[in-house]
Amino acid sequence: MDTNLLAELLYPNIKTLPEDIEARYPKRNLPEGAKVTRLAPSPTGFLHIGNLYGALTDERLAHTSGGVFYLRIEDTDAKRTVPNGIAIIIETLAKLGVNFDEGAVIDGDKGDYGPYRQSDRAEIYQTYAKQLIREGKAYPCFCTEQELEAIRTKQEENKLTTGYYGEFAIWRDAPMDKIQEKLNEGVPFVLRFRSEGSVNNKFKFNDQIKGDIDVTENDIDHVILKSDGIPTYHFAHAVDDHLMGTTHVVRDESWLSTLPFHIQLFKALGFKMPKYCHTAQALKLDNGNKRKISKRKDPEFGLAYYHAQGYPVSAVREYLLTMLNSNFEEWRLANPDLPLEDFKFTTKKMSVSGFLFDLDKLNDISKNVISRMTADEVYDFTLAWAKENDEPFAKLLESNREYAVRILSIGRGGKKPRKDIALWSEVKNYVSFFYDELFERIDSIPENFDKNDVYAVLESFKNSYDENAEQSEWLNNIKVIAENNGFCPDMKQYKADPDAFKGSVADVSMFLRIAVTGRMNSPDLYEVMQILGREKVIGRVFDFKE
RNA sequence: GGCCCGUUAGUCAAGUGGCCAAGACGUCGCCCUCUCACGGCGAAGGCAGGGGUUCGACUCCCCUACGGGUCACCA
Repeated sequence: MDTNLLAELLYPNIKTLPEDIEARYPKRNLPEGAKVTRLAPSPTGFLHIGNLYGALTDERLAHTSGGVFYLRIEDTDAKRTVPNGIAIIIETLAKLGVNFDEGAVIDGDKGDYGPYRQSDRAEIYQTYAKQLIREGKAYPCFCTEQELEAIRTKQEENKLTTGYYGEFAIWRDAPMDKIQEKLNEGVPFVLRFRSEGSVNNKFKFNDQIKGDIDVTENDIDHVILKSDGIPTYHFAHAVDDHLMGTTHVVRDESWLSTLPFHIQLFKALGFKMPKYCHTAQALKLDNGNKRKISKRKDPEFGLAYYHAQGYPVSAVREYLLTMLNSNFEEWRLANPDLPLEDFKFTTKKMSVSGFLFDLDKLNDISKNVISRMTADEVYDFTLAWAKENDEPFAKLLESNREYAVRILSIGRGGKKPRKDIALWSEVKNYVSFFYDELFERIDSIPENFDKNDVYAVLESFKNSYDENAEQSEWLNNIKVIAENNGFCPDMKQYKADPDAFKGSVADVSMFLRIAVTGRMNSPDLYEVMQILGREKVIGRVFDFKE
C-alpha cells in the first residue's frame, strides 16, 4: 500500500504540511508554571450550573497562575448550532464574572492562536489527517450507515463489544484498487484512525483531579474526519489543544471513557499531552436517584435562571467555589473581606464525586454576601436587576435614591448585620411598606386581643409620638403606653405571670407594627418610623382604626 | 452487557492506620430580644455491606451491593 498516494487521492487539495501549521503557532511566551486553559462549548447558547463549575475551574486555574484562559467554539456539528449561541454564552458568562483573555468573541476572534471556531479550521485538521494517512495511521472507510448498523446488531446479538474494530473493521486493510473503485464511484467516506491498541492492555493514567485511574487501551478505529471533511470532537481536541498551547484540559468526567483514544491520538500525532482535569458532575435528584443534569430536561439549572431570580454574581461565584475547593469555605470565614481572587485555587482540593445543587446553601451564601455590602451597593444592584425584570419598581427606586438607601441601611454594617435579603427580587417585598404604591396590609391583629384595647393603645401612641425622640426615649414611651393600658412593660415580669396583664410591651409593639407596616414582622420599628416620617406614621395608624 | 468513575449525616464536606469521625447549610430546642433578622449555646443525624492485612482500620487489599458515566460521521 502506497500511503503517500492514498493521501493524495483522498485529500488532493491539501497542500500544507504539519510543519507549515506548526510555524503559525509558536510556543506561548508565559512565565514558569502559567496554565493555559480553555472553555470549548458547542454553540447551543445554553449553559447550566455544571458548565459554570467547569468554566470557573478553567478560569481560576489560568488566572491564579498568570496564564491564559481562552474560548474555543466547537461548532463541528451543525445540529448543535443555535443562532446567537456564541453571543449568549459569552454574555452569560460575563455576567457571572467569567471573562476570557483570548479566543472567539461575538463577531470574530481575538488572539494569535486562532481561528477559534472549529468550522474555520478545516484545512488545519485535514493537513494533520493527511499526514496520518501518509504514515499509515489513518484510512478511509466507505461503510454506509446501514452497514454500520448491521455490524452493531450482529455484535449485540453475539454479546460482543460494539464498535468498528478487529474483524469488523472491514476497510482497515482494504486494498488500494477497492478504495480507488469507491472513490471513482464518488462514494463518500470518513477517515478512521488505525488503532494499534488492545483491550488486554491496561495502564495507569494520572488525572489532576481523580488521581491515578485505570485505563484500558482503545482498540476501536474511531472516525477522525467526517464525510464532510470536518473533524470529530476527538481529533479537533488533539489538534487544537496542541496548537493553541493548552496546558490543562478541564472537562466533565464523562470524557473519561474516550481518554484512551485521546492518548493514542496525541501519541500518533507526535503531540505532547496536556494535563487532564476531569471534573465531577452536577447531579439532580430525579425520582429518588441522582442523575447528570441535562440541557434538555432541566432548564431550571440554566444560568439565565439564576440571573433572572436575582442572585448576586458574587454569591453564585462564592457558592461554586465552595463546591469547587473544599477549603474555600474555611478560607472565606477567616477572610470575610478579601476578594475571592486572593484564594489559592487548586485541583488538589476538588471533589471526585458528583454533587447535588443545594439551593439552601446558595441562599445562605447569598445572604452573607449581601449583608457585607453597603446600602448603596445594594441599591445599585437591586436597581440594575429591576431595570431588567421589574420596570415599575425600578422607577420607584429611582424616584428617590436617598430614601431607598436609607431603607436599605437599616441593620446594615456593624458586627451583626441583618441577613434577610438573598435575592434582588426579594428587595421589593422587603421595602414595600415604605412606599405607598406598594403598601399592603398583610397581617392582622390576632383575634384574642380585645379591639378596644388595641384602639386604646393606638390612640395613646398617636397622642404621644415624638419623632424627635431618641430610640431609648421612644421605647420608654411605648412602655408607658403599655402600662397605661394594662399591658406589662417588662418582658421578664410578664413571663413570670402572664395572666396578670392584658399582654406585654411586645404586643403593644405588634399593634403598632401592624398598623404602620401592615405586617407582624419588620426591622426595628423605631428606625422604620424615622424613615417613614411623622405624617405617614400617624396617617397609617389613623387609617388602621378606620 | 463491556469498560470506567464513585459511595462519610437530608445536602456540601474534613479525614490520609491510633478520635469520642471536624466544619458549613438545613432541621429542632434554649438564650438574647418590642416582632423579625442577626448573634450565642445546644440537640438529632453518618463512615453502603462482607471478608481480609494489622496490636489497631473511614483510611490499605479483595468481593458484593448500590449510584453514576460511556459505548455515534454529538460534543
